[in-house]
Order: sequence, then structure tokens, then C-alpha cells
Amino acid sequence: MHPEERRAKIETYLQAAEFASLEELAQHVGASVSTVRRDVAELEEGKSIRRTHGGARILQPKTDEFVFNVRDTHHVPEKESIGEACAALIEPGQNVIIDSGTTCFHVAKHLGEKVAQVITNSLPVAHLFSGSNRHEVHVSGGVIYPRLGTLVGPDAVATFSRMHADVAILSGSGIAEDGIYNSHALIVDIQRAMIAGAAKVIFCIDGTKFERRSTFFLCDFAKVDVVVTDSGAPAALVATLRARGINVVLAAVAPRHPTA
Amino acid sequence: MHPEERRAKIETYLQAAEFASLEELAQHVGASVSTVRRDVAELEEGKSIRRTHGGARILQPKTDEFVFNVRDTHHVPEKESIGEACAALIEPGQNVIIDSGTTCFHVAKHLGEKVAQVITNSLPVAHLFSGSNRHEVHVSGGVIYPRLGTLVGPDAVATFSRMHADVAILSGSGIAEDGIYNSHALIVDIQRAMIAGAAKVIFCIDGTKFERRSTFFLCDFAKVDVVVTDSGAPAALVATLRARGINVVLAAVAPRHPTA
DNA sequence: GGACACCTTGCAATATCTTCCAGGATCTTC
DNA sequence: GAAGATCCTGGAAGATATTGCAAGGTGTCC
Repeated sequence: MHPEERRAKIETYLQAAEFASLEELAQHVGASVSTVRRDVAELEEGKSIRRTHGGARILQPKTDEFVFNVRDTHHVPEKESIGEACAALIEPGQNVIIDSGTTCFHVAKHLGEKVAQVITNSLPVAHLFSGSNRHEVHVSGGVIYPRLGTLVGPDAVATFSRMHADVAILSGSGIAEDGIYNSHALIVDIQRAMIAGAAKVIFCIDGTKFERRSTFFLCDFAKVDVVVTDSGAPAALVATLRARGINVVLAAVAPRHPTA
Repeated sequence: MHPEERRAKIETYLQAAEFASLEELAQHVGASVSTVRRDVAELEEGKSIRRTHGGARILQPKTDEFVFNVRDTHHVPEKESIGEACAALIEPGQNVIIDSGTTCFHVAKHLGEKVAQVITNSLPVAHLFSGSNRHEVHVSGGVIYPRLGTLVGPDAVATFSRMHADVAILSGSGIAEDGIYNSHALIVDIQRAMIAGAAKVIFCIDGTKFERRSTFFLCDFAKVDVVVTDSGAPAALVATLRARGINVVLAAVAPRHPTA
């Protein structure tokens, strides 16, 4: 195993585990603790990980869209406006599928009592409605993806395959002229089932994700009815989408007080 | 477990529990109280939590996003001791089914890293483990029962009918000499599926529920292996249960200060 | 005011980190 | 293809950090 390869392996491992001891990493890559220690020190230079006593931790979990870190304040005003704009598209009484991810969570916050029935695989969304007597919240089965608060796996896919909704509200981590991308294989499967089970499909994707492709191709635009984004989205791609008959909603980003 | 990881875990735990004693945290992360005390002091520097006498509390009660309110006020010391005593019965590495309800939530709090796989229909329990990379948490599908944060309905029953676990940890709202009772019809169905799918069945029922019958009869004692209760349970019924071969564990109720 | 639990401080044991060195693999140069 | 240089790897010794425990002080509750 070459150093480069080993380091890549360490980084990948940390992406998944967030924390790992040197011993654990040594075992994983089949090298001595000394070597791993050096690798970790090297990787720290590249700012991707941070050394800690006894191990290392990942610095920025690469997949920022789906990390439901309570402290995550990335593009909050944009997501907030998108949430508001998207919620405005929902007709009262519709039943909706809500995807996981922070952007969709913001949509859920603005739905209020418009919707009576919600289907979701997102624990934060589930919790949001859990205290309400006015909503029937159907939670998919599945295994919790650590840190994301998202239910994944065959049970989650099966749930959505069995269900139908008027609207599905989804998000992605990249959108380009060929379609929409996401960074988690497990979530892509679920999203496809959501799309298949919904009469209308709305994607909420903030402007920074335009012209970006992530690891996994999710879908082309054949089944996409609406894309809600913010005014920061590049005009060219917006025009392309509209030319294909997609209703693109540009939410105005209201200046906001910094989140205290 | 390494310092950085442990601190992250403490923080996550506090996000869910809002307040926790040092003892509880120590149990959760598998370290001594001294170490946790130091961690908590360190975390306090980072302004994320605040130390209090006897424990620590999360500083920003996390607006609304990710916190399940588990602030049950009834018989907290009893449930706490029951939780501790019940957790002590679990062998490391077992996979467990955890019922909803506050008593079972207290058991979950004390399980720490003993268990690797958890199956539950309780959103608070799910959330408790959701930040951990060491636990695989399987959440049943279902509809949220308002106020309880419990998933109910056919999907929930189906999930447990399909699954098997070494231990099932359940609770009830009444126990008498003929069996165990619960007050929610929908939950009874699920509990029966849990019992059917577990090799060992443990009921955690505080002493005030003894000699009481609720609306729905759940089960007799044929499938019940252990009953964990507190020292306030009436001796007569305890003796009856023991005579039937049930292992009755009486948790000592440690006097506790009210959580300030 | 007394009893109790909790916190602080100091200390020994343990684990980890740093630094250094020798053996081996790989690369460079001829 | 061979010889030398360079780098990488794994381990060892001393330095440092962390951990758990105990003694004494402090705050809290009744």
C-alpha cells in the first residue's frame, strides 16, 4: 500500500466515522501506529482532518447538505427564503412527502397547518410535527444515518414505494443541465422512490449548488415540476431549466439578523 | 474512548436530554466522573454547555430543531433507578428492542455503548442514539402518536413482526396478578409484536403502577422473564411474581435533588 | 445548623506523543 | 542492470498528557 493510497483510505474512513483512534486506523489500513500517526500529521497540514489525543477527527464532513449539525449555519437566509417560497406552492389539504436535509427542514417549518398529512424519513422533520394534533405524520422505517438524522436502508425505500402523495419536496447537493445529483447513495434510492410516488415533484436547491455535480446522479428533469432556489442561482442554468418547462421559483433573500 | 470524541458525545447527549448528571454522563461515555467533570469544564469554555451543581445543562436549548421534550416530571428518581438497574441486566453486544415511554427512555440513557444495535419505535430514544457512530439504530415505520413521540400503526407492528432481538425492554401502565396492562390500544399491538420477536422480555414498571389495571390487557406472565421496579412496589405482588418464576429486580431509589 | 453531596486539588498509574534510529524499499544516476 | 542515495516504515526511550482516585474544602438542602 502506498502512502497516498493509505492516506486516502484514512480520510475516507474518517468521513464515515467522524472519529477514529490511531489504533483503529492502523488496523484499517494495515500499517503500524507510527505510520498512521505520520499520515494523520500530514493530512492535518491539508486541513481536512484534525489530530486529537489518541486519534483524529474529520474537520468538515464533506457532505454539508445532509449533515444535520445543529450548529450548521450555512446559507441559512437562503434556505429560509427557499423554505418560505416552497411552502407557498403547497395547496391546503395536500399530503406531502418531505425529504431529509436542512433545506427541506426549512420548508417544513413554513408549512404550518396547510398540510394535514406528512410523510418523511427525516427525524428533525418528524419531530417538528410531533407535538401537533393537526398533522398526521408518517415516519418511514429505516436505520438512522449517523449525524444526519435521516432514516435510510431498504425499509425506508420500501415505505415510500408503498405510498403516494400529492407533492414531494426534495433537495439535492448539486444541479446541472443534465439533472440533479446527490452525495449519498443510500439517500438517492429513497429519493427515487419518493419521486415515483408523488404526483408533483418540487426540488429545493440553493443557488450555491447550481452547476455542481455530486457523486451520484439522482434523476433528469423529466419528473421534476418545480425547482425552488434563491436569487443567487446562475441565470444561464435557470434559463435552461425554464426552457425545459420547469417552473423555477427564485426566492428573494431577505436580509436577516445574524443567527444569535 | 478519546477526549475529543467523548466531549462530542457528551454534547450530543445533552442536546437530547437537555440536562444530565455527571454520573449519567460518565455512564453514557464509559468514563469516570472525574474525567467527565473535566470534559464538562472544557466544554463550558466553548460556551456550548453550562455546568450546574450535580451535572450540566445545554446552553442554547436548541430553538426547535432537534430536541425531543422528555421532561417527564412523574417519579423521575424511581424511573432513573429503574433505568440504571435494567441497563445492568443487558449483556454487552446484545441487540435490544426498546419500547416507547419515559421509563424505557431512562433505560436507554443508561445503556451507553453496551449495545450496538437498537430497534425502537420511540422518537426520543431514536434521537438519543442518533448522534452516535457506534450504534445502529433501527426505527420502525409508523405514524407519530401526538405527544408521546411514539410511532404506531400497522407499519410499526409490521416492523417488529419482521425483526428479532436478544432482549426487549418494555413498560406498561399497570401490573396485577393476572398480567400487564397498557392504556393505548395501538401500542398494545406493537408491544405484542415486540414480545414475540425477543428472546428475553424485560418489563420496567415503577412501583406506583402495581396493583393497577389499565384499559387494555397486554399479556400474562408466560413470556415475561424479568420485571424491574423500585423499592416502592408492594411486597405481596412482588412475591406473587417471584413465585411464578419471574426475576423481579428492585432498584434502590437514590434520593436526588430536583433538577434545578 | 447539621448532614450530605458536590467540587477542587494533588498525585500516582497509564496511555499517548515526540524524537530518534535501524532496516528495508524505492528512486536516481550512470 | 547495478550502485548509491533517498525516503518510508516500524519500533524504542524519554517526555508529556490524560485518567481515576482520595483528601479536604464548599455549597446545598432539610
